[in-house]
Amino acid sequence: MHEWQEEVLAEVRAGSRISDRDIVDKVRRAVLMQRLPPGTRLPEVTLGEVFGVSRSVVRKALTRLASEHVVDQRPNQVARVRAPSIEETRETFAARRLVEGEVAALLAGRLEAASRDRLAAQARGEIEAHGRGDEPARIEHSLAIHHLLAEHSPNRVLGAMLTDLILRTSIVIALYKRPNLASCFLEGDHTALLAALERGDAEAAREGIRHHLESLEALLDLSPREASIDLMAILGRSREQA
Amino acid sequence: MHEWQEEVLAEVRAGSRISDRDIVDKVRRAVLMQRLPPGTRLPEVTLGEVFGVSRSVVRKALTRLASEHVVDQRPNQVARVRAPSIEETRETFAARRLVEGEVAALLAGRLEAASRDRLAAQARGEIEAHGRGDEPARIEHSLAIHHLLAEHSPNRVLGAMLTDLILRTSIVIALYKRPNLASCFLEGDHTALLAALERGDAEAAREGIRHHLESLEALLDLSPREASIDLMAILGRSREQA
DNA sequence: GACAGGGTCATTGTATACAGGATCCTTGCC
DNA sequence: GGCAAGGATCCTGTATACAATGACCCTGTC
Repeated sequence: MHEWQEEVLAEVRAGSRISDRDIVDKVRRAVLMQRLPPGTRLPEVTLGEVFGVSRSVVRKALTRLASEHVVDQRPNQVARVRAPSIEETRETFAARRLVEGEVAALLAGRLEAASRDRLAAQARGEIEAHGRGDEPARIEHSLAIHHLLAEHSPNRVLGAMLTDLILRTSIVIALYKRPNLASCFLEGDHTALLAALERGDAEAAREGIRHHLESLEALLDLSPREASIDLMAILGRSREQA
Repeated sequence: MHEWQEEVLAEVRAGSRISDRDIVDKVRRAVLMQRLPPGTRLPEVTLGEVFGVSRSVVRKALTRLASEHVVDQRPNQVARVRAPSIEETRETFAARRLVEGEVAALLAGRLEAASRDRLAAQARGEIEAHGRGDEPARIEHSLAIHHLLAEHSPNRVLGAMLTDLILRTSIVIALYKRPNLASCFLEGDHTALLAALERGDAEAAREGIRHHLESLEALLDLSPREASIDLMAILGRSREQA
């Protein structure tokens, strides 16, 4: 995790105060961006040095990351970046289809003008970013759309659950994306979904979500493999470099 | 929280080793049993004395309880037992209907003989406990049934989400139960559900869950009140006694 | 009597020290 | 060469000390 460590050090020197929340955000983001591959060891002292805080703060951050399923924290063992199995990936997608479908159905016809405009803007942004081949920007826009859905969910409990599921699916998408695939862009899905929401068609919105997430899952390589991931998670020192 | 404190002290002296997990379990249970009413202050030192450990352990436990939505932990403020609002209660029930309904549907026709027998035994136990007026035992059996569903969910992700939702609904049931109501027993619901699971009727199982949870919610007193709960949560020292 | 100001106390935030456990490497044996 | 036992090292678990923030109370004023 050395390169990442250096980058963070630079950022940290710039901004001054660091709290556990900052650490959670930075690590989560790093995992999402695959700067910290699955299995990476995250010793408390090392993280503390990176962020310039002591173990107390790091511990709290790691506990929170564990409850977000980003990190694996086992008694008396070094925390590691989690590597969800193929099975768990499928289950996460299924759960997200259920929850996000319901959220979309609840949201149909209830969108305020301001929210609708922000959604539309993100959808346009995604298309543009895809057009100019800017994949990171496209991902940002795509995530923003789904996060907006979660945020505006009339049912806040479901909304919070959706936020968690969006994070988890993003991680496994990064993990299992077919290497030759440049992008997970599904042309028109988001636009169609927004249209359904706008005209208040709850079932179309639910189906739109279901279809979108099924297509996304189909883009992944979830064929059973030599259990390399699992072995790596168990014996895995090969991936890290500290 | 003094009486509870003394009881725990006794238990703790008996058993020897106490870890953060034990604290989480004991506090969770105390909240569920309404030994610790909503709004109760939970200072770290006090809890530490009760369990005979230092603040480090208590802090970890409180963080976990906060992520389980049992406790409210805000920066620089004493952790308090959470008091979910009426709105959140409704949303929690809706979320649970969605998730548990899906779990039941997935489980229909897939129950192993052993699991089915354990479920049936708990259902019988619930009816018996209700018959002899033993409400705590009845609750235990009822909870056990739903926890078994969560545990055996073919989709583990949904199963974990369901576990969380069962806890949260149990808390709000205890909170909002009509005072004159002796029991939240719904005769036949569990038996009918098990029958649907057994004969592999996924939609009947889903509907069984939906109906069961709607009836349960209807037993609660969720009429809007003088915001007493909210005020209590905000200004509330009246409830605690440490 | 209500309200603003300031001081005190209670409680959390953070860092650090020490103890215990896990891992890793080395050594000695087969 | 492979493998088990032992020790060194790394890392986490826990307790404690100090800093800092927020809550509470008391006082003085209008």
